[in-house]
Order: sequence, then structure tokens, then C-alpha cells
Amino acid sequence: MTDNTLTIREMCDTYDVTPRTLRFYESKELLFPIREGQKRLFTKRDRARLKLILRGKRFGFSLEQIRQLLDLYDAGDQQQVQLERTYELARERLADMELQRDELNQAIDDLKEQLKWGEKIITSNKQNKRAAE
Amino acid sequence: MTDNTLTIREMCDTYDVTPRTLRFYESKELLFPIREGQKRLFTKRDRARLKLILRGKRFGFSLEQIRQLLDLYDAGDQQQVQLERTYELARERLADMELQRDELNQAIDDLKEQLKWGEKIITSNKQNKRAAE
DNA sequence: CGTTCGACTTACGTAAACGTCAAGCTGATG
DNA sequence: CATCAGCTTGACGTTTACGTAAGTCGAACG
Repeated sequence: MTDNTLTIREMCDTYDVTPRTLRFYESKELLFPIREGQKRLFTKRDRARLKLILRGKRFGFSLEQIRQLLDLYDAGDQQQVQLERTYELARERLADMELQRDELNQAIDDLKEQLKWGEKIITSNKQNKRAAE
Repeated sequence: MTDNTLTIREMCDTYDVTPRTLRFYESKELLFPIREGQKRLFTKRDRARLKLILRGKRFGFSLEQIRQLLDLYDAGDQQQVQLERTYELARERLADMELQRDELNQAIDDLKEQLKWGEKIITSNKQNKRAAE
């Protein structure tokens, strides 16, 4: 039956997540698989949402933030205001990330300096040792 | 007495942290305030370490990672073997950081793409709206 | 028909980084 | 002297994003 739904296992294989994760997302109202008896069937919509969830996570959004964004997206398909709000949220997050990246680069440079320092001490210690032998 | 130490409150005010945080850091061996009776007195060294801790946190490091980095910073008087081990640890850490930076850059690029997309939709919506009026 | 397989529910566990009491000690102050 | 502010040490609570184990159930296989 190509009714365009995936079982939980197919979802897991496709998106590299665990069943627990999918059930967890459902419990948090991030996904709404339909039920055939006990079993979950994930629709096209669920898959689209999961993709957005996973991407949101890579961007550093919390699941709660992601849920709000998804809700806005659904509710405001045509509502200009909500779309703009989502856009603003994303821009703020981007600013955070760029700041974080800059600080990270700074930290990397600092750490590299430290490493040069440590290296010098190590080799100089070795010199002394050889000289003393 | 300008003995160059700060009380816990002075520390909190100076670095904008709570007493709980400082005690927590001490319990995790990130800080080593001296004791005058019951009370903690934070030395110049503690303050330097706290600054590094806070910076490390901004970089997204765990306290455990930070502790390891701090060990490198005052490894001056350590044994050779110890020093080399610490050096290796720091190098691994650096690799982690660079990986993290790369992933962050990727996420930033992705998000920027998304923003361009959203922007297009928003402006196009505005166009339609104006056209409809 | 028995067993296995996957999926399900329930519910306790985990790690990080503190928050938040509780209850006691101590130096200063009115 | 009594009180109060401020410090102390436990020790349990909180949040996030799941992990993991226990026990159940219906379908499929041999």
C-alpha cells in the first residue's frame, strides 16, 4: 500500500533517529502520526516536520522553540505577521550563532597560542634533560 | 587589609555569578579559595581562573572540559610526562573545537539560506497584498 | 499452537549546571 | 544580650532530551 506513510522503523532508518525519539517528539506535540490500531504511521506532513525539527536542532533551537516555530508555520501559512515573526526569531538565532562562532574562533586562537607555549616548554625540557645526561 | 582576596559576595558582584555557582565550581575543583575559618577567600588566581571559566562557558565548553584546559594553563610546574599528556589533551580539545566551529559555520550558512528564502516570501507576499489593494 | 518479532506503554534513570530550601555558625550592631 | 545579616554545609529539586528496562500485545512464521 503506497499510502505514503512510513512505519516507525522506516522513519528511524530514513532520518537516523531512534523510536524513542519519535515517540518523544509525538509526546511533545511536534509530530502527529496517525494510528492504525496501536501502531504509528507517519505521514508526509510528519516527515516534513521532522526534517524541520532536525534542522532546527542543528541550528541550536530547543525543542520548545521548534514547536513554537512549527505552530507558527502551520497557523500562519498565509498570515504575514506570523511569518515575519518566525523570520525575526531565526535572525536573532543567527546573530547568536555568529557571535558564538567568533568567540569560538577566538578561543581556538588562544588555545593554539597555549599549545605553542606548551610545546616550547616540552622541547626545552627535553634539551635540558639531554644536556644533563 | 589589601591582601588581594575577595569574599564570596565580592566575587559574585564582580563576576555576576551566584554564591552557589562559586561553591559548585569549588566542589568541581575549578576554584580553590583559601579558608579563613569557615569563610572562603578568593585569591588572584581564583579570579583569573573564574574569568577563564566564564569565557569557556560562553564558548560552549562543559565544566569538565574547562577544568582540563585550566590544568594546561598552570601546568608550568608539572612533570614532563604530565605536561605532555596535558598537551595531548589540549590538542584533542582543539580538534573538537575546530570541528565544532566547522559545524557551526555550516549551520550558519544553512540558516542564512533559509533566511533568504523567508525574505523572498515575505516581500512577495507584500507585493501581492499591495497589488490586491 | 508455540515462539519470535516488532511496536507499544509505563515509568524510572541520566547528565549538566546549578536553584532552592533547611538548619546551623559567626561577627557586628543596637 | 538578642538579633540580624551573611556565610556555611548538606541535600533534594529542576530542566532538556532522550536512554533503558519491564511487561504487554497482535501479527507472522514454522
